Amino acid sequence: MSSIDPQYKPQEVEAAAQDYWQQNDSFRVVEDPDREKFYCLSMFPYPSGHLHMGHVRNYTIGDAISRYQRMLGKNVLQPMGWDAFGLPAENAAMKNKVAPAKWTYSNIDYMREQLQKLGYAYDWSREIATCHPDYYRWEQWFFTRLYEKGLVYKKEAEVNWDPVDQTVLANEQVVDGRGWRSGALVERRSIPQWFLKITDYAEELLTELDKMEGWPEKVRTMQSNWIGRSEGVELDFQVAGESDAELARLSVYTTRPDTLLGVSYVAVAPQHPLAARAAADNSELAEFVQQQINTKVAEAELATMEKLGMDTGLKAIHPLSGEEVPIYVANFVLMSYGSGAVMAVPAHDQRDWEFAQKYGLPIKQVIKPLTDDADCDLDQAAYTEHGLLVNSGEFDGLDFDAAFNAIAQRLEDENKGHRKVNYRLRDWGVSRQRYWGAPIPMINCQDCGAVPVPEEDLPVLLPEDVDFDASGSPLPKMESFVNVPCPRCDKPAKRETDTFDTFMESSWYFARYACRDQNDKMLDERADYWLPVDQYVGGIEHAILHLLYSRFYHKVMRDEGLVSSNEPMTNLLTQGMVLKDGAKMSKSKGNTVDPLSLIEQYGADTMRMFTLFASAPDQSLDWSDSGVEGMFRFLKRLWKLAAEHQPVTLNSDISQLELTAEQKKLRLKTHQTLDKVGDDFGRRHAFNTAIAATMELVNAISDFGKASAGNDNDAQVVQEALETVVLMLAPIVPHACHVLWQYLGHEEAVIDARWPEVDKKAMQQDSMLIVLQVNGKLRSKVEVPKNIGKDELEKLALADEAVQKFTAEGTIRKVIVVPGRLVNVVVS
RNA sequence: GCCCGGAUGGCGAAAUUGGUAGACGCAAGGGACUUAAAAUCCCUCGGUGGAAACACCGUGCCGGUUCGAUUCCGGCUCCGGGCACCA
Repeated sequence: MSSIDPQYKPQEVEAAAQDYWQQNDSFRVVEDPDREKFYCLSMFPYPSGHLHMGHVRNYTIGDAISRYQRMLGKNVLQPMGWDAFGLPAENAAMKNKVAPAKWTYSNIDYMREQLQKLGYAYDWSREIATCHPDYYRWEQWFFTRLYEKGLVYKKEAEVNWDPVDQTVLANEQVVDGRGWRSGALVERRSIPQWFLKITDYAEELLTELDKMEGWPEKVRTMQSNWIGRSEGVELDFQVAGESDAELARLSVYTTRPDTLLGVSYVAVAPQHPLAARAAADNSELAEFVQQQINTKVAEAELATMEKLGMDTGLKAIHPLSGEEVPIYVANFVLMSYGSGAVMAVPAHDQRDWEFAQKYGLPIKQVIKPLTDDADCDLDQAAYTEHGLLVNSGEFDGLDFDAAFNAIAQRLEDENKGHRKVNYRLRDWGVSRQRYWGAPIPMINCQDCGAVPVPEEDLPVLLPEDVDFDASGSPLPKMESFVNVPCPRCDKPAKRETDTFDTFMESSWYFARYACRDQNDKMLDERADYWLPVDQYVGGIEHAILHLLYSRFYHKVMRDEGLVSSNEPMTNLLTQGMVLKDGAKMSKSKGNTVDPLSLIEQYGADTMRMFTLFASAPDQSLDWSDSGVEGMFRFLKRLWKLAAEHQPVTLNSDISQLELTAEQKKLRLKTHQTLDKVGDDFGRRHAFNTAIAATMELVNAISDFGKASAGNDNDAQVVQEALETVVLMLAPIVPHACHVLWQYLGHEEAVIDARWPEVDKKAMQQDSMLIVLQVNGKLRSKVEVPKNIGKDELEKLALADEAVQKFTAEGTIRKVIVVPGRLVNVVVS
């Protein structure tokens, strides 16, 4: 007789399961070309100090998918690591007087322990910390490769400058235009920085999106919009009376060349060279330009601020009409997009229209609607639809396409412009004026210019024993770090003191997990065994930047011969946020829940189950303490149900047994549930409904036990149902299932068990429920034989008493029969 | 401001391809067990009317398509994510 403590004690259960996994090295995985591989990856955490519920949710989803795929017999890799460079370590260093490295490594130790308590099936032998030189040395090496390839360049770019603390600020460190510590008004300052040419890959990054069916449509749409491909014309206005040839050619880009004859002014960004030229002898303009330059470097700020402009006094000569139009400086023109100048057509662009209204500039209609009844009142708003050209001389009467081509052709013939594909996507600036990051492996020599650090001198080690204060990165002050001989000419030179954007580390970690012990190269053939990632799981907030940079990096690694796939991740699951009382869980709101105290109270299994049950993975999740309580109750009930059942060996011919109607009903429920749960796990990742269905089955087992009169085969069908429940829950509550599986009589551990097969025979039914409607409203339900004919069904419906009540008064117009579902009688 | 989502009982949610709205769970109320409490078990549980049978209304708001709309289309409102130096 087998027995088990009828009381569910999660602490004992979880310790036993975790001991077993550790002793058997259950999650260690090796490459095996003979087995189908499955690489399941969750976004690695920033080691902030402790896990929050967002992590628990992310990693529970990933773990459930990994364990399910393993049950399908696949060779599953599920690694974990640390996105360990970043700003919070510097803030902690200032606050607590502890070096960022020390703080980070101790956080990692603590958080690793938390993850282990949650029972995630990670292969810890592959653990990565991006702040470790073994990791970032290859990133430095790769950067020098890209430099040689011409994918790296240096240019001036703006940063937020705190004039009091004398340091560069991140956008989040600028609050209401002021430095968060000093309170000083922040300035925009241009400094030389390194860029990666992601725009060289814009076209491929865009077109590949169409094929990425494993990614959510919304993420593909967001990336597509971010890349922002547009077709238009780049054309030049001449600046009247300007002698400097460079400045005299004012280049603009437009997607609406059909409106060219409607241009009534040209606007340039405050940073544009022409603005500086005009400001040189106009103090009022100089002040305006200076004012506009000093705002935070964030697009949202620029877009929401009041649209302001000022006439430069300069005139631009229209390339076709030869007319002179004023040149304005406008704060809404972005220097970083296109050429930093736009042509303005107030009649056909709403923003231009509003600007023209404000500054009394002419509004000249050159497009009329295709139909007369269309809404077009230029006194009220711009007319922005495509239409037919008017007031455009020889181009009058042309539609959008014809006008686009004719005007583009004319500009090309006269050498004043050309058709151009433009992208909203900008090159990736990777320089950060911060300490806690991977040093950029470049050396600046007065004679040789920027020289990459030679391979044999890599890695450029980040000094870890530093004092940190508010005055920014200590690197430029460290002479031993800065002063080096030039690798090319050996003369004294200066090392680059900027570090990499932390997105550099997170853009390739997925590949390094495959071969993190490889000390001779960045990646080896194991990367190609595991990549692409079969399932990536992480927050929706990474939909654009991290995921786009990773795709770019992967393609560059491919072109360097390091991997052979085109895309890094085949399937993507973007999990929703964790809320409490309707607000995002965050320290600042004070509504956080500590995972560790919940583990102590209920066990990891209860918490895992609740995070999966409370909502669908891609929806937001509202935390509820009493909901957690409910999951705990369910596990206790399941435990008791199993303990009260005396395990038997399952008859392999169970489908051949003579069963009572009740027994058949339980088998039907067992296999219906298995069928649904398999689909929920594998295709939909709908763990919430999978758990709900499993709960229904557990309720059915419980009801069966109460109703049973005691039959020889009772133990068989209950054994089958319980085994199915344990296997279905194993990916979600692995500890409890580990012990229950043993109790049910299995020698092999549930971690090595296979996903069970649905018994089609048990699913067979000879009748079905049909819904009867009148005018689309439910009036009755009937149980009918499975093979009933359409005509017969219709007859049955019309004869139904409840249906007749509603058809008697009117005339039957139509009867719609949906086989297997419903009959709808249309009456009027 | 721009791009992308979301909105369903008292609460979290489900309804997978246009076909039974509210599965599953929480909370609440009633009952059983108990000296009592906890735990457990049973019943009720969208709104209105009704003793009940049942009827009508109901998926953020306004309109449309359809035999039939939570689901599709058009127009809004509110909430959330991203906007390139938070990760």
